[in-house]
Amino acid sequence: MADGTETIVTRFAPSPTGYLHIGGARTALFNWAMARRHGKNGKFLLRMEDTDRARSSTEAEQSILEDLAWLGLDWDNEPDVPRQSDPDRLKEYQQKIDQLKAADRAYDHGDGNGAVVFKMPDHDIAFDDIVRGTVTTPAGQIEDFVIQKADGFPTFHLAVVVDDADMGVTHVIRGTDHLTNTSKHIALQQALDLPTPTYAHMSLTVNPDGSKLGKRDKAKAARKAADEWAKINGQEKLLTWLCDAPQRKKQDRQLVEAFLNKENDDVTIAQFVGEALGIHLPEINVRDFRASGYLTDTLVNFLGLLGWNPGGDIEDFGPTPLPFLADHWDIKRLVKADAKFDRDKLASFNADRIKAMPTEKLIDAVWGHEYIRLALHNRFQRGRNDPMFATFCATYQERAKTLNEFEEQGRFLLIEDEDVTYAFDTKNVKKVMLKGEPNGFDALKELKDLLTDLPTEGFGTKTHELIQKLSEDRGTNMGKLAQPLRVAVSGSTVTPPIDATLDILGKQKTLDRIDNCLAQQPQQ
RNA sequence: GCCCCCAUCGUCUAGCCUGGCCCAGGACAUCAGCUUUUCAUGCUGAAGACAGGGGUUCGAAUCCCCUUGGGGGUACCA
Repeated sequence: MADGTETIVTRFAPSPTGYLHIGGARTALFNWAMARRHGKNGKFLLRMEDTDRARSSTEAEQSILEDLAWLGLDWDNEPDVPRQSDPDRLKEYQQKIDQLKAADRAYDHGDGNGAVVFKMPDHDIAFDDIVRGTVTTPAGQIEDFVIQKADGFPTFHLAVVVDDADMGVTHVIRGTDHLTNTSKHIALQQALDLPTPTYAHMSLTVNPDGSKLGKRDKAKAARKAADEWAKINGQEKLLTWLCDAPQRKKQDRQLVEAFLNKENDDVTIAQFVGEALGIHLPEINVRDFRASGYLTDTLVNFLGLLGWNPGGDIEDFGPTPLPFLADHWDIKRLVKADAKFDRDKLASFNADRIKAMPTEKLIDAVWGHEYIRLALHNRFQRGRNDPMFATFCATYQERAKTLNEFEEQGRFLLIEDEDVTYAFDTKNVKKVMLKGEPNGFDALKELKDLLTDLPTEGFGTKTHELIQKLSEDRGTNMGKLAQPLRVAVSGSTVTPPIDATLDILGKQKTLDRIDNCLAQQPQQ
């Protein structure tokens, strides 16, 4: 076994048919860790399994590479990641197929369409799996299988076996969905006289309901939201609301209808419906998690705990999760049972990491985050170094679970004054503004004059001090004044502390919003 | 249908290989209390699991068998 001198070669071999799936990211991570654990003696290789010509694309290839890099993984065959569709590779596969046929281990498919079938041997096939122990497949259990398709391309089985041997792969860590395939692959290796790597079939990652974690979930979530909307507002209005609302980008009505009728699971339509209905679609691809504002380190740490753990009660991989994983990696600690993907825990991990971030790093992360960049850059015109932006970041650092939540929770600080809407008909706002003697509007009117006299510099802090003093003098709760002010600037009763809030907003905007609010006072 | 795999709190898991230190530990979620001008944060506490049944043993979450439940495979996809 690993004595520190033995060479370890692992690989991650995605088929470039779409974005990097979160489960694929986990597979890549573990293979990476296995190699890095062995330092100079370990190699982690990448390979594109693009034998399915119809579904593969170079765009997908590129995006997978990008996402792996985003995760912080590095591979040792950069920049020449091999493709199975490479002509040289194809030649190599052809040679092996011919060899098999010559040895009477493969034969032409009965349909006479050019496909070639591998003849399974008549003996049992057994191998020692690191996770499962000895796995035995009795002779006759697995049928002969195709190794070359009618289009001349090899199937995945043939290509994998040849490539793993050529690349010198010593350890294959993959999901249990490949367990049966491994028996096929070993049969192929034996027929071709190629070495058999060490296999470790790890558990799968599934949805909370136990179903497969896939893109269908986005469609499911979108349809569920549509159903709920229809229940409240009427089924017949749904399509009109989705497709004919002027403020939204257009989407073909028939496509949407087909989608809602479960005729397809189109991700673009799902996204469209989700946006129109104001819901988050579940994240499935690494790209989704990035877009939602999850941190690289969060994902690495969380993925590293899905079906593996360093032992004991350790869950926090520390400030540098990747090196931690490489240091602590032990392939024998792979868990057998499937793991459900718990988004709440992931969010909590992300919140912890955001809280632990040094201010400068956080400011960069928020400022640069694609999804919210526009809103931020419009608002803080003095740029990334705007002191008010620093205050903004610090304020939401302990509130936001994702980078996106900086914008979601702090939206009222980013929008124009006239876009603030006042929810006077909701319980909390009604209570603050309309109930009591004096009521919130009276308090606001009084505050307005006092705030007008305050200096612009340090406005929020000064306001806070003023409210504090006033409340003390009157022996009242600070909320009596602070709450109406919250409503005036945000439209709701929930904001960060009043000093930070008003510091970010500034004196002028605060006064303007107070005016707007007063102007909208409902008639009793 | 056939083949294979898995099974500890709602969830991720530690413990299982090398039975006793486990009337089962941690984390997320939940609930309660404290902190608090709102919301959060923070702190403290509570509730919560060895799927069921048989063995083996002085002793089983840990070993064996059966049942049940869940998952994977059974493609000219990977």
